[in-house]
Amino acid sequence: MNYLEGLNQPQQDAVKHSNGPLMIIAGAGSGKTRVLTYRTAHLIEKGVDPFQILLLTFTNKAAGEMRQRVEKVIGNDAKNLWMGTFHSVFAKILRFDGKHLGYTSDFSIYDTDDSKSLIRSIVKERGLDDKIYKPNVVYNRISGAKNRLIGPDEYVTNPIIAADDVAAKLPEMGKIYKIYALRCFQANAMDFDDLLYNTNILFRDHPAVLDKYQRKFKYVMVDEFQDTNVSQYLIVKKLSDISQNLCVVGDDAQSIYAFRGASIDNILNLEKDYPNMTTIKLEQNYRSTQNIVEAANSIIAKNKNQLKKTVFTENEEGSLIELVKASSDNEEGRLISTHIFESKMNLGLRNTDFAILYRTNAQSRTFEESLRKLNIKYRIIGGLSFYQRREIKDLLAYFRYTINQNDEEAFKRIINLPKRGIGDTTIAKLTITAAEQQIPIWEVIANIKQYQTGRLSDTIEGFADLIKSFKIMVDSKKKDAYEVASHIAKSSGLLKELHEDKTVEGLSRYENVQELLNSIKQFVDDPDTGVEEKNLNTFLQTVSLMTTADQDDPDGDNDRVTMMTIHGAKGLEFNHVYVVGMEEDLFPSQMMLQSRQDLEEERRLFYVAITRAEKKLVMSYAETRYQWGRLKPCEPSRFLDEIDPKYLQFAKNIRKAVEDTQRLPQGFVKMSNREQKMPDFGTSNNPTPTNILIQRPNVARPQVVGNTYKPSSDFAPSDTKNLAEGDRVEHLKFGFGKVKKIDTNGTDRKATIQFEGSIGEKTLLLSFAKLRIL
DNA sequence: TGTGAGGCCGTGGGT
DNA sequence: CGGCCTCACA
Repeated sequence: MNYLEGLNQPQQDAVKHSNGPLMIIAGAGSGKTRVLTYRTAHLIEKGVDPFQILLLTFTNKAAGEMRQRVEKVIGNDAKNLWMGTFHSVFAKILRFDGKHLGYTSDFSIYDTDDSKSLIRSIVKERGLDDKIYKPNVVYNRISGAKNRLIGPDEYVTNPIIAADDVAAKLPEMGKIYKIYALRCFQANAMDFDDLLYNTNILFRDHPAVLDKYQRKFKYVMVDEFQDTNVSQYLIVKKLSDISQNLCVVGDDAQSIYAFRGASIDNILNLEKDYPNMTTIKLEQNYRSTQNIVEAANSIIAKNKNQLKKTVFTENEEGSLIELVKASSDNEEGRLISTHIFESKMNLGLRNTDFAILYRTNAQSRTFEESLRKLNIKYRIIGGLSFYQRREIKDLLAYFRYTINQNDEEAFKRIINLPKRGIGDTTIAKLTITAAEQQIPIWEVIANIKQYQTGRLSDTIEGFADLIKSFKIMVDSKKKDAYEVASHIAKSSGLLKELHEDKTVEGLSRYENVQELLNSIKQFVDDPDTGVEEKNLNTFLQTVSLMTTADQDDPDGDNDRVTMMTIHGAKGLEFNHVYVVGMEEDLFPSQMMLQSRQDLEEERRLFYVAITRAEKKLVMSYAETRYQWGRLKPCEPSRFLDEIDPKYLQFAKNIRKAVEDTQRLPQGFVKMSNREQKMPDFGTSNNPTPTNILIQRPNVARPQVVGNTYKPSSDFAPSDTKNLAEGDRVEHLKFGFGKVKKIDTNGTDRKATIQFEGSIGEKTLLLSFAKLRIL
């Protein structure tokens, strides 16, 4: 039990507690993952069979990290733990027992895009206006209902919901929900919410099944419990009903996902459901300086809806929180980038020590530009994940359709891809025939000659034969997942089509598909994924629930400043943290306040942002900001007033001083105007940096070539007339380079550019290239 | 079938 | 403004 050493008393209590309900309230930076890991190890050491322990997380990443850490402590036994995300664990259970609800074990999983696409079809088919019945809105309402365990039948009969829908001017919602649920069922598909909803239904209607799992899982643990929704909570509650060995870990102060259905009441009211519950509070913060911890406390203290706790630290006092005022969003970018540059110089830090956190993704642009100008490498977390990319979804749709021909969304994606001349009209005809004959569309396609003759029937037969041949390949089990997948990628024509596309986008699409195939190879070769049979079906099952990109940078250079939304930063920590855009209506977000009237969740979000910082916290705001083309005046965020001013100071280390004191929030001091001296470079302590400021000539606004890519203020299709061999250029993604060769080929004009660094040579079609001539 | 002009919309995000 | 989508037109 040597791992108990180095744990503080509450941490030890939590690790040693093994029977009965337990709630661990873990403040930011209090070592909650450690406690969870050791508690698991402790249970196993006391003789609990790893097969009887269920450990639930929210993200694949968290699950992966947890598994690694548990493995380190207890070794091979960790493989036998049931550990994973809510969705993956219950998808597994539904593959075993979904037959009780009418699903086969190879049901498809619809991701958000599939769901919205299905909703769009339904709205159109019913002749409704998709400007009113926006797929996004409809999806969120259906999702909200499922998360509260309201099925379609209850939804249509509940007068309160009906009234609410009428008030929202969406009277047809109930009908859409009903059809949506039916279509998913007919497609043998579940959306993300169904994985939880159906598990609840399964446990409710089939007591024998519930009993089986209640006996199996003697110990249930939930990480990030503050983010569970009602549906998830009811599952864990049912599972631990007999054993009562439910252990949840969370921090109500970091509950920031109410907008997508998480219920903070789950953690606030847990004691009502479990009167015998032990509550342990982890209040010592090991991450941040005193100033940061106390400033964070002073913010969260304003919230009424919370559990009482006092987070403290024994770390050094640290420096004050710096406040940067900028005159515009562009200047904010420059000031922050300069601050990073100078901190790097003065403190000898690496790029990875810094993070810029913002409220909305749209704010990243000015920081990108200013960091690039200082030659500081950055990476942006967020945006489209790997598995959401078109080309990846296309290939996965082929896999899905090969395995499940009822998968309507997969069918829609691939029927005319690559182009076969099967358009909307043909699909409509097929659908009508299928409805008339009361058979699935696949039956019509597979036997098309019985129903239809003519030119198109040959094409359709060709498609059907293609799928049939894939199916035979999968069913024969002679080839592994990688061989089948490469075969499908090739014979479907997808790979060929991408290979012929020589634009930058085309190249990267081709590379992405190759990367997907590589990951399938890895899946096949990896001996310990815990998957028994490595076929296409099992790969698809794992991959359907993998949605985050988490890929390292392709060029292997991982020393980068991290930029992301505050939501994305939960669970991470950085030496220096910049919380930018501290303006009223932006943070706290105006929409959040209008639609949810929930200032407290915004405040918790601010708490999360502050507590990411280990040593230094800098906040900035701009007095004006470009928004949708207009320059908008901004007020400093009310959150700045809420921090005790004794923790704040104006930034000293930035070269451009702030002058105006007029609109300073109360209690702020005016900062001095002194110019920061640049360090003396070239001494032994301070070697000349290679990446010092780049002087850039003024460039005339580039000519617009077509509107495929509209020009932004700085990057645009280059002036194809003026670009010449030998020119120095800057590319939005690849950075700086030199034009080696220019080819004109019909209307296409291509430039081969040698880029600096490890990027190498790229040939770009100039009408798509995001280039600037230097 | 592909292109380009014009319209619309704009929060947060894992599964 | 910028990204995405649609629709008209070649």
